[in-house]
Amino acid sequence: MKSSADVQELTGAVGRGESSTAALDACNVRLVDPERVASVNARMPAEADVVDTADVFSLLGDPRRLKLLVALLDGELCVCDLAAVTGMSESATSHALRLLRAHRVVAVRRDGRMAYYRLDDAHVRMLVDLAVAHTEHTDAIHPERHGHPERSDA
Amino acid sequence: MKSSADVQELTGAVGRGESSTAALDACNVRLVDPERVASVNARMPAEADVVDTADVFSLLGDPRRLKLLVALLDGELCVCDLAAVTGMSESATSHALRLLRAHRVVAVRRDGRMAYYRLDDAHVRMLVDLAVAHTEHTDAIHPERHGHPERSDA
DNA sequence: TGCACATCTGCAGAACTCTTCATACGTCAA
DNA sequence: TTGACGTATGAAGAGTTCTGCAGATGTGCA
Repeated sequence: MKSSADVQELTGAVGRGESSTAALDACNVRLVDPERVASVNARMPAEADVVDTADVFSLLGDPRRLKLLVALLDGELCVCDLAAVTGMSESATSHALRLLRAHRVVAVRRDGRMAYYRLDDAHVRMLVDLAVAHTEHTDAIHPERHGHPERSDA
Repeated sequence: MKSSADVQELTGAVGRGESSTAALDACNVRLVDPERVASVNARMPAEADVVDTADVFSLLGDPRRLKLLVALLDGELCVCDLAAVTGMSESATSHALRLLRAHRVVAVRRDGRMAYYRLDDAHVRMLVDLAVAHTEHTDAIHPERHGHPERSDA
């Protein structure tokens, strides 16, 4: 996720509608289906929004962070319990939570020296919920998959 | 996404239900709320599934790939048109598509020397659709956000 | 057959991410 | 006040990812 800092420079040029088709016509790239390209471009969200969205997905793209978020689906937990659930060190847990906090995906409640984290982003909650549901659904269809990562990957 | 190759070693130890609470009790980590931890652990998908899910999110976590997928929401496009839409070089586009293809997120149809790609994963399509919808929804509420990345990040 | 074209791939450099170690901070109990 | 504890942070190193370049592959046309 290098994106956060780059948003500004990317944002300026490509607005939602204006300049999108014009820029393409002027470009030296040959197009096979210019009409489709233009219509796709019209539908394409602004660069900054794509980057923001990718940021969110990227946050969910780490197994540890994802476990953290799954753990938080049911309610708040303190750092050490989160570390126990995910199997991470407390330092790594804290770093991960810091990132999630920076993106307002989780929020903290402090009680004495404890810090209780909770999921604080409805969209992310929905995505995690969906993902877990999809996992269970897939398991129901392909229960043999457990422990048999069949991906070829290349 | 280093995860794919690591699945096997991670999978062996942590099954879905069995051994999850037992392992925790034996662990030297102190728990604040062992009951919650146990129940969260019971609900936690198997490690391999978490990794698979994170892989998918990770695929969506790159702005370029995400644009590629948004472009494919409406139907198939050839590589050069995809490159034009996303503003990537054709080489980078091909690399990205290769990755997506390896994870069966997109599929190819070859016609002569052209390669037409299409979105081939219903779950991913839903996620991308949701993300775009959410983007537009957020835009409607916070139109001022354009070009003003307000994240503090730390 | 030979050339142009669309795409693919291996490689290497640059950039980024994640973890650990060490340490700092704020809170609580004695 | 002191020491223990839970958490937070900075720095550094290992590992991973992404891009462009150069060249390879396969197809179509003259």
